Amino acid sequence: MATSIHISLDHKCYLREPESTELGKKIISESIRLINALGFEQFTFKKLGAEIGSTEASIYRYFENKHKLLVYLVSWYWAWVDYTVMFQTHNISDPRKRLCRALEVLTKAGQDDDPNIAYIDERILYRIVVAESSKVYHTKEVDAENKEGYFLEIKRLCRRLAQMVLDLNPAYPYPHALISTVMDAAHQQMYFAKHLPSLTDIKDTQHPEEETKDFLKHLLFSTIDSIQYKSKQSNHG
Amino acid sequence: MATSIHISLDHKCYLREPESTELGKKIISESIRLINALGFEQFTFKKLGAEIGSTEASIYRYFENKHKLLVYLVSWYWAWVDYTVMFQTHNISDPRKRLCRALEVLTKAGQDDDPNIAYIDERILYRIVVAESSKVYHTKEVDAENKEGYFLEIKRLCRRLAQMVLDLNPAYPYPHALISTVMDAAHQQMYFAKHLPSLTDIKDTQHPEEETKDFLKHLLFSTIDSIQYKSKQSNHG
DNA sequence: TATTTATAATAGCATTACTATCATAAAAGT
DNA sequence: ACTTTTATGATAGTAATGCTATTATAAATA
Repeated sequence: MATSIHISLDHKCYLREPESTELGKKIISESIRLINALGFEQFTFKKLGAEIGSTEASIYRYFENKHKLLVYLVSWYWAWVDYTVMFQTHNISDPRKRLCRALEVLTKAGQDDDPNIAYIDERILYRIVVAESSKVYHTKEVDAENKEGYFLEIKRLCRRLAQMVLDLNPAYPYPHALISTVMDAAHQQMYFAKHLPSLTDIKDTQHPEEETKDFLKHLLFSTIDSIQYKSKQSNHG
Repeated sequence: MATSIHISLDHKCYLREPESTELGKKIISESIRLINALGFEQFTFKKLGAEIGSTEASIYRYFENKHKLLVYLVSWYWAWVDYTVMFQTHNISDPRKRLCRALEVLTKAGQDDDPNIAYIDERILYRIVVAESSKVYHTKEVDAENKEGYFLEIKRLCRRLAQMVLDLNPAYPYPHALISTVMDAAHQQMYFAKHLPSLTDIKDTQHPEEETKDFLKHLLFSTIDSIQYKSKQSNHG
């Protein structure tokens, strides 16, 4: 991850490409800081404008509204995680080790201390994704936005990881469901550890990501392994 | 569930108890319909007032804002599921069968066709919870609201189910994390089946709850069973 | 040099998210 | 029967939000 890479999105949730101008990059970098500080509900384009010494109207030329900006940030995050997973796993031939490595990337995405893109702080972005990302698809516009391709990045990562599950056990019948559950839980458990500790066993001390990884690693491999190859039925129930 | 029961909350997210008056009950029943129809973002107290032939100001006497109304609805839902789980499992002595039954209640909560409370449509409420419930704790006020007891109902259910996990295998180290993951996934997978099918293997045809139940049953029991009693370490890694 | 493009500055407007006041009808207390 | 409280409705008002439109100007490009 030392050399400069470029993360590009598969869709256009923006009006003008933020990467192409100074103001656009400032919008991205400061919105990450401001959404993290205020929470998405309290965040407005007016406040963002004030923060970057620009105006509401100027920001509206880049994004139709704050929801589409959040779609951009979350999509960028998933594209970045997908790239990192691909990079970190492509030369691991053992399917079990490969999936294990991928899970490590997923759970440690908030620990990244080697930023690629000068104007994107991945560690703060990670916190936004943990706290706010479910809001990008929990809206009445989800079907229309899905058609526009707004969720292609997370789908691509899900497909990649589901394939890793099948590489390990081609008989497992729910690879996408299992992966989306794990992807979600990786964030959810970190959030619970911090804010709703009764809903988890992960402690918000020292290395919660490590504990979350252990929890999910066991869950993931137990689930995959307990389906017999060439048998689609489990022995439970 | 035939005889009339009463679901009461462990906290006060309301200003005036909605159950105590006609207007209060209308606020609850119509808000369920309206949030389902418009989505939470487009839902306002003004629109609700118009719908029930009352005014914004009158509704504000019951709830400080629409967020607290959502907290009420979601808390009511979890209290109701908790009651149903308790009722449906309390005379099952086999821990495996008991947990299995509990999981069935969790995944079939949207199928309930025997409403207890005249003014609450549990089937529509279920759809609201699936689509909007994550918004109740993904806010900047989560810690303050947690202190006020706003999440006691979901915590109680999580504790109850986690205990069932331990009854089955006292050596399993992450019972709460496992249960909160499954509770979340039960809703998430149903939502994905309908709106983001690439993120799941559950098909939105005929009986998606049944498929979700099968997926989660296998995941849950594989995970619990693969920890050896008196051994805290898994053999994966 | 002409022209396009990007931004800033300002204004404006409908809606949202409330709060406050007052009148009135119903319910409860004495 | 009579006060008094309580619940609702009606109306008004305010600050903030979520935009859109217009114009001026500076910078980049043709």
